[in-house]
Amino acid sequence: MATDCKNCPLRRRDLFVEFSAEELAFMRNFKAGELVIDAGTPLLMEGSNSPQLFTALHGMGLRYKTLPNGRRQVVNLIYPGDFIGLQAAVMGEMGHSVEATTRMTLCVFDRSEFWTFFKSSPSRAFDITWLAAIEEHFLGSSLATLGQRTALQAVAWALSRIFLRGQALEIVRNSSMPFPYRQQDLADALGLSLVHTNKTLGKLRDRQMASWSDGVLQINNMTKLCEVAQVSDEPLPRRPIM
Amino acid sequence: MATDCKNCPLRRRDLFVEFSAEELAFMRNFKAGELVIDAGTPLLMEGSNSPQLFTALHGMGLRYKTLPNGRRQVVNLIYPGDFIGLQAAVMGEMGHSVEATTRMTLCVFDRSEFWTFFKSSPSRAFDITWLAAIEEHFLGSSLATLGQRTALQAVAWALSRIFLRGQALEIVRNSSMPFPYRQQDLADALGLSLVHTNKTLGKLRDRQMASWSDGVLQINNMTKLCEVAQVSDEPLPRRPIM
DNA sequence: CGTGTCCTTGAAGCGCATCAATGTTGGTGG
DNA sequence: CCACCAACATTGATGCGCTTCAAGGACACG
Repeated sequence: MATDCKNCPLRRRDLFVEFSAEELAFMRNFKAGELVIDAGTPLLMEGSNSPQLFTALHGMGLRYKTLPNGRRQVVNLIYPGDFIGLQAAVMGEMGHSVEATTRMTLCVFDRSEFWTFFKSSPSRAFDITWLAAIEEHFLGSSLATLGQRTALQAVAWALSRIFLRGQALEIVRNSSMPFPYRQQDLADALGLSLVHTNKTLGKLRDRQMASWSDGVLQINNMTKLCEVAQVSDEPLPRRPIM
Repeated sequence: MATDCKNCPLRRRDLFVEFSAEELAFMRNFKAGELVIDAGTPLLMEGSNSPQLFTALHGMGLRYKTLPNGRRQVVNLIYPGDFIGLQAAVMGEMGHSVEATTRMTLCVFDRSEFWTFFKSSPSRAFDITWLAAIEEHFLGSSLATLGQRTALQAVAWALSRIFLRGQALEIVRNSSMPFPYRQQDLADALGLSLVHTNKTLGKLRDRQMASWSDGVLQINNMTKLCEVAQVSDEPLPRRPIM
């Protein structure tokens, strides 16, 4: 039933570096199965010590933290190809929760074998570190957004980052891509209120830069959007798949 | 002149896990030299492709990003024992700049040998990944602070995190520790204005929780501080030294 | 046809930024 | 030794960007 790594639909996308034959064999052996979860299902909980690791194959989700007072911070979005559970794998405890936004299918790995990555496949171990470094880079940029950008700049920044990822994943058609989140999710990611996020999205729509409704994000003027966001629009670096 | 890893002053501190004899030998071989830089000196620049990696031995510094409009986001602080340059090592480019706040002495490694970590010492490779995961965890918490905490909560959060690190580093005496930064640095870390940061520090001082002046941070009531910050006060996990 | 979820819009108020000025300290050169 | 200046901390006043409160509309679902 499960997809053979050899036929993994992700491998063909622009965003990802291709597997070597060696790596393919290694991962095939490492893969424990596949999991399908419905929209809204929690996958990992903050503080949990999951015995499993995942990589997203289809669907989208999000990572978030909850404060004692109930406020939620969305840490980032999960797209196909993302590796899930690194913190549990190395530290034994997740620093955030993970939840499916759409129905998702996930590739499942056994955490107990994680160490064999490092022992028997240095190149795969390096790839994991590479992913961790990219994530660190992204979180640093997010910090700069929450700390230093205005609401308009922040929303423009977020939409442009999302669209870049969409392009790399080749899910953009006619400058539109599926984007199945709620405005509340974006608000919680940017530290803004829902109301203000809504009004800010309206501004970007009025200015003919980007419009997002009914789960579809359309970018009309990427150049202007990135200009407002004070960010470059160069494509994302290729990343390994785990 | 350079400190022998065997006598590394960091190894004795609570915060760090001790080297195995093997690791000691390995790191000794890997270490290329020592570097001393004055306060205010830039060490790495955002976007640069540094041929060298470092770990801080003495002194403190900070990592920051600069936006095109000139605003600065401090990503985090650098304490003794911190590894510097991971992003350059794996991605070939730093996502932030690094600068010394006090005079610093750094352990220098050669980036070109980084790959041998993964090939010949799986446990050291794992440690690097562990550090990356901890960093990711911390940045997630920072994000939650900027996004979801008020100025008072944010400053309380920052001071409590700093003090926890100070305790683990064993530089706390009489509930005070050296903290040689400017208020502007803290403001830029929390996305607040200098003025408001100053006033907020005043509130915490008035409420007998924490006071910071003349480069010394004193915590009078850690429990209350953490309560305001909505964060736990449990000690930090031990971390490896690179 | 009621109920729940999400998006939208208006109105009021506060937390914070910004502006401005003064104080303090340490360094530097005449 | 003092005049001067630069860097940083402090404090008051003003105003705006945002949050919060509130209400209504659109759509899906049982």
